[in-house]
Amino acid sequence: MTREPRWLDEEEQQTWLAFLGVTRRLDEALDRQLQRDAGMPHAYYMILVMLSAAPGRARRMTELAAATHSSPSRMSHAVTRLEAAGWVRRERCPSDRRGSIAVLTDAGFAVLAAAAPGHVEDVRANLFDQLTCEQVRQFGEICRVLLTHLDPHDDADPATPTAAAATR
Amino acid sequence: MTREPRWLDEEEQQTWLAFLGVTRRLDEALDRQLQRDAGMPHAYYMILVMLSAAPGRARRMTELAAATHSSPSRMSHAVTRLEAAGWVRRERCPSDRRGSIAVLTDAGFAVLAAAAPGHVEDVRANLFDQLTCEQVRQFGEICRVLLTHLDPHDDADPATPTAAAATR
DNA sequence: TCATAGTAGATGAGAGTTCAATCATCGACT
DNA sequence: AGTCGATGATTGAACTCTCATCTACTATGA
Repeated sequence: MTREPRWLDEEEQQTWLAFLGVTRRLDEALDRQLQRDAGMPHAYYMILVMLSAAPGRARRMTELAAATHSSPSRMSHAVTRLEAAGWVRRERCPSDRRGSIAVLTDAGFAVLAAAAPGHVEDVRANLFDQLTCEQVRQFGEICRVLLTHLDPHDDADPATPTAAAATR
Repeated sequence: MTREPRWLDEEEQQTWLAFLGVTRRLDEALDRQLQRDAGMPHAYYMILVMLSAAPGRARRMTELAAATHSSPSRMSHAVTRLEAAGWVRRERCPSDRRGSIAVLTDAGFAVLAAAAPGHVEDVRANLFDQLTCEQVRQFGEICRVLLTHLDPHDDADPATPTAAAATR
């Protein structure tokens, strides 16, 4: 019943700590940049990105939550905040009166357009520019393998509008 | 001055999104497991880990903040919470009266020992077990390269007590 | 038509993080 | 000793996230 756990060996531990360090620092860097240049955290920026890529720059709350992998509650709070900032507007859904639709405003699009170049630059500088072509390829493959296991339902289909234009 | 940003190409975008997906889901999984089994988030668990690996199971607040890469403020709030739970105790520093020392209590060590096996199992199941040996090696190398750039001061020296025993 | 189960979304409380003060002490210099 | 800038740590407010709860509506089925 209580058998000896498969502890990490020295090298695995080091890799694990390095990974934790990378993700934390990267998150911090992105949050700082976006907070400074766009006045919002990375998670909110991603909401605007997803909206900007959607037809009519509008999406149902549930869809939006799925696209950014956040809970309905979180999405609701987030959109409330984005609405207060004037970057998103809520509309009632005509086909299902329970539903509500988040629409990206012109102001929201503008703040996105203003912040995007700096954001991409940050992603490049901290990630892609540091790796060789071969490493970028390996890294992509590894992330896809891990994601498939962590979330079997997420197809990561490049054809979906959600996957497109994430950092554009 | 305002030159065209180096947008991510299709494959880079996909890799970037996959990476974001992996880190988010992994964080979620670890937080959920530790919240359930130990009643604390992953960040707090790491504080106990760092304390348990330190001589005398005790460390200065500033050191602790550096070891877990968190701000002094965050560490102070966290230790306040851990102290209320009875897992950590504060002592005044004899050599510098401004300082304060966090000490892991027996109860803290016990909760750590109880949660560790499940935690390691989670890390293995979601990360190492999903990759080939070759991929684990590549992944480790990539993380080290990125970490070196993101935080040049962090030596990631395996000999430091902080790096040892992170998941033990 | 009515009951009922399920779905979409909002809300409020509680926990964790950030940021900008604040306080006490140290170290160095006059 | 007395001043002054730097350092160690804490605090409170504002913000974000989670979780449980709640309301409104849809869909199904007698």
